[in-house]
Amino acid sequence: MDKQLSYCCPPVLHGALGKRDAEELAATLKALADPVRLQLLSFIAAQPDGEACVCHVTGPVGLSQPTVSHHLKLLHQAGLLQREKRGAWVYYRVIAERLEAVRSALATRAPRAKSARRA
Amino acid sequence: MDKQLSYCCPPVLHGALGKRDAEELAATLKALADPVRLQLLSFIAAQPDGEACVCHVTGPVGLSQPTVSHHLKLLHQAGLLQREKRGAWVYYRVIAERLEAVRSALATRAPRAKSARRA
DNA sequence: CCGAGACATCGAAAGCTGTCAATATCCTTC
DNA sequence: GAAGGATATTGACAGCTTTCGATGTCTCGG
Repeated sequence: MDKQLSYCCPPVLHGALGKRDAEELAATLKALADPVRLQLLSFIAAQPDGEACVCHVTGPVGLSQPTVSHHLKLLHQAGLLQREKRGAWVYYRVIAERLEAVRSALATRAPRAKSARRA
Repeated sequence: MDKQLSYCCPPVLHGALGKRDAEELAATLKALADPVRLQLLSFIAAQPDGEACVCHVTGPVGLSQPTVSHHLKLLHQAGLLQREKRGAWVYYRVIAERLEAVRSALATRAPRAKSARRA
């Protein structure tokens, strides 16, 4: 399940995707494709320190602690959240490179002969 | 369900996402989060003309015609595929702007400077 | 060592999803 | 207009997801 952090799959629109690649990208997208998990991601990323512990996010999403824990686990397994235990608390942090990898995989073929605006 | 083509939601990582926005982005991501649908998208986009009819894609994905039709419908409803009927055939084409909108929504604290094309 | 708090796991219920065969609908051709 | 082919819809079924309450595990403070 854990491949390279900054790699996900070949871009979707640069040629027919193989079954294996499609499954892998779909797995990551599936982790993202839930409103609660999107809220969790954005909430964590919006914190001043870019991190949050479970007790901190349970309130905002309005779900039970086991349910939030479950969603965080899925995001962690998808490589989108970093998990760090500090004492009795567990802090989660968004792994930006992973999200960037997903974005790259969804990149549209260069629309025109424009300048690539990559840095 | 059908909002503007080139808009999807506020970016995930630019602040805590509202419930409504999260649900909307999740709905689009859910359409993408399936290996068969990713293959369909990439296959269609990889065609010389950038389009394909149903009979053309049924073989490559190896599923029954109704199943493929079902997936294409979901992608169409999510605004990711354009549907055009020509005679007895139906041609699908990837809506690149929509995919770009999803990418923007997943942007990591990216440089804004994009024009909001909303009225 | 004990109690309390934070988080994870388990087990179960309700709902959603992907798939197919059968069937309906629409278009072309004869 | 009848036949045949291309898509869409329907109905059904298996499997997965989301959610919760109950419970387990770990850590800190005393």
